[in-house]
This record gives sequence, C-alpha cells and structure tokens, in this order.
Amino acid sequence: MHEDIPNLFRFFNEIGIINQLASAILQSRMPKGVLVPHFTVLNHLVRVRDGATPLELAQAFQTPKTTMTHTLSGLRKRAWVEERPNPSDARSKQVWLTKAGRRFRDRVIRSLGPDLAAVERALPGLASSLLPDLTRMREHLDASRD
Amino acid sequence: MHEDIPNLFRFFNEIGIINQLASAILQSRMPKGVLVPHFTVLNHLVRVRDGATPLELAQAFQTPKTTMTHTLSGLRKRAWVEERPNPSDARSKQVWLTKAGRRFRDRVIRSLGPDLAAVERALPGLASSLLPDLTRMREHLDASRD
DNA sequence: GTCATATAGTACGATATCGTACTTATCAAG
DNA sequence: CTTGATAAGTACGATATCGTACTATATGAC
Repeated sequence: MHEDIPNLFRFFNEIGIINQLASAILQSRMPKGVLVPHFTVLNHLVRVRDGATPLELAQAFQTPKTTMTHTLSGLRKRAWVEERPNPSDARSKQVWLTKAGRRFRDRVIRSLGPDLAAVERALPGLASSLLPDLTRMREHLDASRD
Repeated sequence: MHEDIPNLFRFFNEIGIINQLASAILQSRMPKGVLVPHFTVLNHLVRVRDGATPLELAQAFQTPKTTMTHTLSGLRKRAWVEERPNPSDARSKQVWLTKAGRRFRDRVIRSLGPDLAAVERALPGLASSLLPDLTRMREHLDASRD
C-alpha cells in the first residue's frame, strides 16, 4: 500500500503547492487588474538586470514570447517599464524599469511584510536555513535546461 | 547598494523559479492537449483522496470553481475520472479516478525518471534532505489560509 | 553588392482561466 | 408546510496564455 514515488517527485510536488499558496497571497496584495506575472517581471528586472530584451525575458520565464508582449504592454500602460530601441539590433527592444515601476515593486514587497512575519513567527529561521540549498537547486535547473 | 529584501521573500522567489522550471519539464512529458493542471488533479486524487467534490478540488488548488469544471471536463472526456452524484447532497458530485486515470498518472511519473535521475546525479540527496522542512512549510501555509 | 536563412517582435485565432449571474438543492426559522 | 438565505455547479462573457503565421531586420555565403 506504500507508494513508490521518488523523493524528488515529492520534492517538486511540495514546491508546487507552496508556490500556489504563496502566489495566492501575492495576488491578494496586488491592485485590481495587476497580475502576478506583472510583478514577477518587475522583480526580475530588479533582481537580475535592467535593459533585457523581451525575448530574454520570455526565455527567463519559459513563456512564449507572445505572452511576454502582452505582459509588457500592461506594464507599459502603467508606465512601470519603458521600451527603447536596442542600439545593437534594430529588430529588438530593451526593457527598462521606470522609477514608478521600481516603487511599485518595492511597495508590493513591503505590503507582504505582515504575511511574511506570520510565517517567520510560526517557523522561525526555516526559510533562511533552506535558502542556500534551494538556490543551488534553482541554479542547477536553470543551467541544465536546453 | 545591498537590497533589503527579507529572506522569506527570497525563499518564495526561489520556490517560484524552481516551480516554473519543473513545470516546464513536466509539461514537456505530457501528451499533446493534456495540461499540467490535468495531471495535478489526478495526482491530488491519488495523493490525498478519491471521491472529492469539484468544489473541494477547486479550493485545494486555490482556483475558481469554474476553472475546475473546465479541467474536470477534460479529464472526463479522456475517461480519467468519473463523476458520480454525491449521495449526501443532490447539488453536488464526487470525482473518482478511473483505472486509466491512475495508469496515466503513474506513466507520467515514470516518464520523468530520467529527468529526476539527472537532478539526483548532480545534487545527490539534496531534495530528500529538504523534503521534511518543505513539508512543514507547506502544511503551515495550507493550515493558515482563510 | 545579391541571395538564402535565421531571428525579434507582433497580429491573429484557439484555448485556459477568471468573474458574474443564474439554476437547483439545502437548510434554518417559523 | 412555506419562506428566505446559503451553497454546488454551470453558462456565459472578459481577459490571459499559447501556437502559428507574418513583417522587418540581421547574418552568412557567394
């Protein structure tokens, strides 16, 4: 009656559920009409780098480039990013954060403070202790995709 | 220049990226027309329990019940689940796995074998060592939602 | 230079996801 | 037994996501 399921599958399963629950909390902190992917792109531009092309962003998120076009149009409409021509390739663009975009991203993170504090109170130090190994896992998966 | 971002936020950020990469691998192992949510529901019916109502499933995945109706119709069309009337509530249904549904779910997991093996080879024991703490985190988040 | 091939982004149609409104059934109060 | 309020599921319209086809530019062979 015991299920012969690899621990790695269980691992990714837990990751998926945690991500669902965390995304739901994040979504609940977003203004009407703003979606998690909008925030995710802004956060990526801060975390990784500014000035990426739409295609690079699409690849970073493993999403079709048409989806990125759509997401970026929402960010542009709210003036959270600017798109400038790519000086080294006239087919292409570069996406730059605006001050307002950076501020919105920071504000969302601050608004998560109480939620994060509640988790920290219940499971003190847990996330911090897992962070290095999760980063290793993320870096490995990221490096080993086609 | 150092970013004052809580470790818990970084933690969920890593979780999100890992989930994206893992979902992309899972999607690549699915037959044409079958989506990750289809698999996720089947897997939930195996892992947690059979005979859940559509509403219970929707709540488990934090998704609108209309979305679950749609996903279940795809599973029913492929005869991977059966919906029977709920004996204790005539408004409601119960969702039961079929043998074919169970077989499909197992087959997908087996098809992930090589992918999982590659991760295990690169980072031996890592996922197993993180599993208990991730489970605690998942259980906490799951218990502390409204 | 011309030509063929490949690439970045978009237009457009198909499907998935979501929110609102509706139908039917349940339940509690009387 | 009504009556009114709540809940499960669905119909339907709006938006998000995705795949294909197209345009404009880039790149390499010659």
